[in-house]
Amino acid sequence: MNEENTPENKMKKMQQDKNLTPKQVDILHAAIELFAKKGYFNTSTSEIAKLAGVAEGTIFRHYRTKKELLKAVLAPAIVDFTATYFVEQFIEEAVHTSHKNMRSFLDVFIRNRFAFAAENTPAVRILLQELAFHPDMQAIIKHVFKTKMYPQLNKVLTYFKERGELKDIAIPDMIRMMVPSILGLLINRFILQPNQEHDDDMEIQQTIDFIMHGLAADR
Amino acid sequence: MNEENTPENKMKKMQQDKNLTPKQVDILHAAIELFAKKGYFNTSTSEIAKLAGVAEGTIFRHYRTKKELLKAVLAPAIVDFTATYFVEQFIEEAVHTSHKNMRSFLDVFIRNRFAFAAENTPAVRILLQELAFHPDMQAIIKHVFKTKMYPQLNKVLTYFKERGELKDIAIPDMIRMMVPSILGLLINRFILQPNQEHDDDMEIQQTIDFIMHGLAADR
Amino acid sequence: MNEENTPENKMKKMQQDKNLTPKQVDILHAAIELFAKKGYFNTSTSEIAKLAGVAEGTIFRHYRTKKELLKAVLAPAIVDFTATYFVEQFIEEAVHTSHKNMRSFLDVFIRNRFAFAAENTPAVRILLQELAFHPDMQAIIKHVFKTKMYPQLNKVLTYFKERGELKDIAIPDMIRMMVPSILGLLINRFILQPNQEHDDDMEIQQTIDFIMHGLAADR
Amino acid sequence: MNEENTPENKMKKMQQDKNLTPKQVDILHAAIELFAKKGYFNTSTSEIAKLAGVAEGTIFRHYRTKKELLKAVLAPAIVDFTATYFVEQFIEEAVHTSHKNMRSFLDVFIRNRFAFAAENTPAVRILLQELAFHPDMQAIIKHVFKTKMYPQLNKVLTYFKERGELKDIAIPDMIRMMVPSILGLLINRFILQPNQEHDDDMEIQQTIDFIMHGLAADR
DNA sequence: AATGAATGAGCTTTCATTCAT
DNA sequence: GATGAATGAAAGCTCATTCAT
Repeated sequence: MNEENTPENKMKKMQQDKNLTPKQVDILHAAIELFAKKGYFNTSTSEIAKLAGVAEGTIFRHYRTKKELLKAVLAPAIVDFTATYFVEQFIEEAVHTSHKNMRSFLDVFIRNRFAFAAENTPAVRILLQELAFHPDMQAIIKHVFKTKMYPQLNKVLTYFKERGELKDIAIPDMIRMMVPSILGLLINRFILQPNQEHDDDMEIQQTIDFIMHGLAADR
Repeated sequence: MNEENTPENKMKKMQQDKNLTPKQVDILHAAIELFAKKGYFNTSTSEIAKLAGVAEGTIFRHYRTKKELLKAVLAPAIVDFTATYFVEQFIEEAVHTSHKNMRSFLDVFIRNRFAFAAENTPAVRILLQELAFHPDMQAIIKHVFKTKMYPQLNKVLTYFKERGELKDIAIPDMIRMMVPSILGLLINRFILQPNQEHDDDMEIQQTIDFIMHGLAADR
Repeated sequence: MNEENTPENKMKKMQQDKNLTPKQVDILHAAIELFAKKGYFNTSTSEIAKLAGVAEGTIFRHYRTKKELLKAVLAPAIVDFTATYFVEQFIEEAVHTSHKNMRSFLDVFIRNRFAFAAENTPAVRILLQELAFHPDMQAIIKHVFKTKMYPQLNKVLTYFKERGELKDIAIPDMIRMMVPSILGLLINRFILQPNQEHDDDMEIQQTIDFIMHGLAADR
Repeated sequence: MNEENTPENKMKKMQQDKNLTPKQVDILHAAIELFAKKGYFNTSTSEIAKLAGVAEGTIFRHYRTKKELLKAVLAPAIVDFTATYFVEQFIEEAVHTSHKNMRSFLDVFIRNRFAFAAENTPAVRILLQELAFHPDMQAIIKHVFKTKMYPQLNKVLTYFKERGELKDIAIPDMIRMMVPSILGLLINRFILQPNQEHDDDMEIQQTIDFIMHGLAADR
């Protein structure tokens, strides 16, 4: 009862649940599948139990509430989707390598997020769908974004801006432009039109071009 | 049972509910407010009835199911947000006016959608939140987009592309880039950070600039 | 949300629930019967519904929780068993009537409580059984006792003590002696041995004698 | 299945659980504490296990059901509270000692029960609370009272009645008066107002006086 | 048209008990 | 003997929907 209830602590709680029993893994798999397909509120715990092949009580032995199960499902997605540990490394390299530039950063960054979305499509789908209804999870994601991803993006964008590669726009405004473009790519590719054929390399290149130069023809 | 169940017909159904009684208006207002605040699944019909000041039974006299009430709430938003009747007019003017250009189109278009989002924020919020869980409404919105908005955008973009103002990219790809940028502006402005102060003119100009020229500095 | 949560207010809430629908009466009857026979925790809401001949949901339409149903069942017992409005009148009469004495008071008082217990045996049984487990109801009963019954007993006992009919013992101590004797009579008669034959008049007289003179033989 | 299910046999069962292992002692202690604080139905076996520092399964190794655990907890209280072995000895002494009288008996008797209640408050509390809901335990306690305590009280009261110290009232009626007075003292002291300061000697004397002479002033 | 009491299926959650290790 | 994961029946409660008034 004495623990602080900060987003920081909530995150720790989320992560420490390793050492999963086999049944727990089954439950998580079933929950991900059903939450992604039908949404959190449309999925009953009894359905999850049935699909996981466990008794309903077993779910509640591991996750005290249905909501906690949702958090367990989303925790990795939240952490991994917003917190990118590779950027640190990238910027260091960039400083010491003459041909590293903004394009090259975007290429690495987008392909990395693309790969993550490809591997975690169901979790990402749940995250996008449910975020609106769970203020506590909104708080967590905002926190993680602000403390993990924003500082890194800030460092990179500042670096390239100082080198004259980017317009003289405030960093937050730059991020406000970039993020929807990248998310738009991922959402279209994995959520809205997952079954349509995609030329992924082309779409990624297009997105990078768009972020760098927009749609206008060179005069 | 004889009616075809095409998106076309569904749309007609949605719209024909005009001639609303005062109680119906109260119900719709209450539903919009609560769906937007708490989400469809977290809102009970009894809450709606209480806020609307009617008996619970009255809701079901006008809308046979809760879902139908949702559709009644969203129908105008779907129609008006995706179907823009002004474009036709714009393109005609553009053809006969020498100084109409892509920037000018984007300015009119974005400001028009911006005004709509400002006036219909709750409905737009509901639309974004619930779309994921109601496949039939997804079908409707896809249909409306394809038949109403896409052809108009296509016409405009083709026009400016032929005039050499736009890069030589396929129209669908262009739309795939533009839409997230515009939606990003609106979502950030009205959904994610509605209470923060915004310099709307500046943000709109920035968005137009971004769509036209991206983030890269002029060399 | 704004109402104070004093025992006083809780009592008001309890009482104002008049104008009961027929189903509500059925529910209360069924609840009294089952709570008295098997105890609150051993009685399920579905059992109550079945015995009352209503759907389970109907119970919760009238009483938001099972606990509130318990309170509705006990409210009258609490109010009427502890708060005796006749005492006021008795003391007034006593002052103006030379032959009113302590015995006469006890006779009226005990017979009155006896009649109440006879008419409300199930509720009294529930009250005695459940009091231990519901601190909020303990608070209510303590409050009612202190504000309603104690002042009246105090007045009466002080009156007779001053007239030299009672020993020179502190009033609270007197009450501590009297109450178990009277409760003992009632509990034995209606709870412990309800089916055995009882000579009620004799037992009441014996109890009065005991309270007045104890068990010792006149020397 | 061949054993008779008499109260007699049940008592034997209750008592034979001696030679307790350390874990068993821990379980009993935990159960007493929790049953007393929250009641039998509000205490889960997992809580008991946690407080006792054992696994949940361990409880059921020693006590086949939760109810049996309750019986194991209450058995000593039932036996020791109702069966008083000292009376036998008292009456023998009394017969041969001229100054032993009813007051002196009450003094020894009440102080003895008082000491027991002081040392076993939690068990006594559980006994009072749960008795109502477990008919089989009621049967046991009635049996023990009738076979152990009643005969002894009967012997003592008859003795003093024959010596002219007590009124000419039937022994059962005498017991019906005395018991609530003594229980009232103990319940008030240890259950209802355990934290308030008490002048125990004074209260015991008052109770003895009350049982002997009641509340009326000497003429 | 409007009401709101009544419904009952379905929900999340609890918990005494079992059993493989 | 001891463990604790697993069970599944049953609990309290919610809520969209119906229908007599």
